[in-house]
Amino acid sequence: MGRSPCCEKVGLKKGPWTPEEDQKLLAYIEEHGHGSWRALPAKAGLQRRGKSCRLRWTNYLRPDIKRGKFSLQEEQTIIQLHALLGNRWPAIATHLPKRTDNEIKNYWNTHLKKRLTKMGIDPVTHKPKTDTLGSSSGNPKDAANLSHMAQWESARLEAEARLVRESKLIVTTNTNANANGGGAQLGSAPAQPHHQFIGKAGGSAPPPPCLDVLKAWQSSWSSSANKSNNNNNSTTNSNALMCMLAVDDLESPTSTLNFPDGHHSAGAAGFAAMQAALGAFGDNNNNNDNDGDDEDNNNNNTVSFHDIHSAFGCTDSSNSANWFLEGLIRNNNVSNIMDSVVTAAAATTTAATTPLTGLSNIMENFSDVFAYAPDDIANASAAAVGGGEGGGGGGDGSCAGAGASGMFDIQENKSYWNSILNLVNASPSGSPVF
DNA sequence: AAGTGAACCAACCGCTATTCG
DNA sequence: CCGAATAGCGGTTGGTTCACT
Repeated sequence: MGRSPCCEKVGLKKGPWTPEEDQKLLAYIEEHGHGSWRALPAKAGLQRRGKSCRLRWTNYLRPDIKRGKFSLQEEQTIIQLHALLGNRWPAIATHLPKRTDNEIKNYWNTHLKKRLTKMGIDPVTHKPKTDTLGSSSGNPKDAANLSHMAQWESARLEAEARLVRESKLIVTTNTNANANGGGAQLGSAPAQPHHQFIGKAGGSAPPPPCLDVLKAWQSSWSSSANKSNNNNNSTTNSNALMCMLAVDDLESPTSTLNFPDGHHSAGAAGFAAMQAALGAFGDNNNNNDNDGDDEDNNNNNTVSFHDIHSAFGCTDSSNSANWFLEGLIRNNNVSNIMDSVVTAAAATTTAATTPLTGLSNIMENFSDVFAYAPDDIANASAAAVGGGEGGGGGGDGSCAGAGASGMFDIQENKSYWNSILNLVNASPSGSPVF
């Protein structure tokens, strides 16, 4: 049995919208909200399909849409994110405030793709077609690195998009626009262009929606889609870990969050540890680590040291970031912290107006943990997204950020990105390249 | 001024995922 | 649990505008 005849095509208009139709749609939504798109056209007096109305609204009429020429910065962001994410326009759009996925997609197809092609860069792989540029000269390590970068950034963006949605649901007003790294992403037009989800309650600034963070994670990793993902490689685990990192400042070109107490990028380790304690990584494969040590011999559904270890790009067991992570897991301190986290989350579920009341204490606890080797972690994170300068200096530099032995070779990745961006920057719109 | 092709972009199509009764 | 309804997504189309001859 097919669907009911919901969309009689006879008598329904197609093609460009007229100003009168736009006005009708706008007026109806402003007064009633869109509710059911299916029922909307009749109620609004439009001879359109509901789907057409929805697209017109989401891609054109919505008040929080910026139209007009893309800036150079926006172009660079699109190119970078496309290299990481491919044609995942909604994910890319989360980093371009007020731009719709459709608009970005069109801009890519009609402008940026052609530019890259003319520059001799394959717009699909983002690599020089002649394999002569910079460090990406067919080195398999580049492909591996880029693949991992994509996994990390992909998961991070997905989580970020979820968090934005969650925040929209919970918080409806916020007159205290954050001045201290707090503040949620509010409504459909966040005042802050990028995420600022984590922080400790303090001062007069409103607390950020850490409960939202936790809820988003729980939602993500308990979803059927993730449970059913039985691929026998480390992708699942790496992505899961990256979602824990999603709220952290990865020093990516589009992310600007620092932990307010000064332990920059500390969230990465903190939330990896959180996830470790929760045992929710869904590590359903047995072959993550066959090197004979005890890193991943659990063969169950818990995250292993090896999982975190690998995701941070740390293979040198002597470096401090590794030591730090291993210590977290093996000393069981995190479990206690996580008990508090879960309890606090449950306790604040019904207290949407003060979501961080319980969690602020947890963040205090984490800040102690974060005191360890934050710069190594920052460096590893920076390497993971191939941008930024890798933390704020300091640290012992023995993790991936220093390019010593990590899965991510930061120098080569930076070379790769710089080569693309320099070409773009050096080619103004009117030049032959474009 | 007219013709032609390129460029642009809003809108549509078809499919998948998710929600809901 | 099932199936319909809905939402979301990526690819594509086609009408309009622009640039060139």
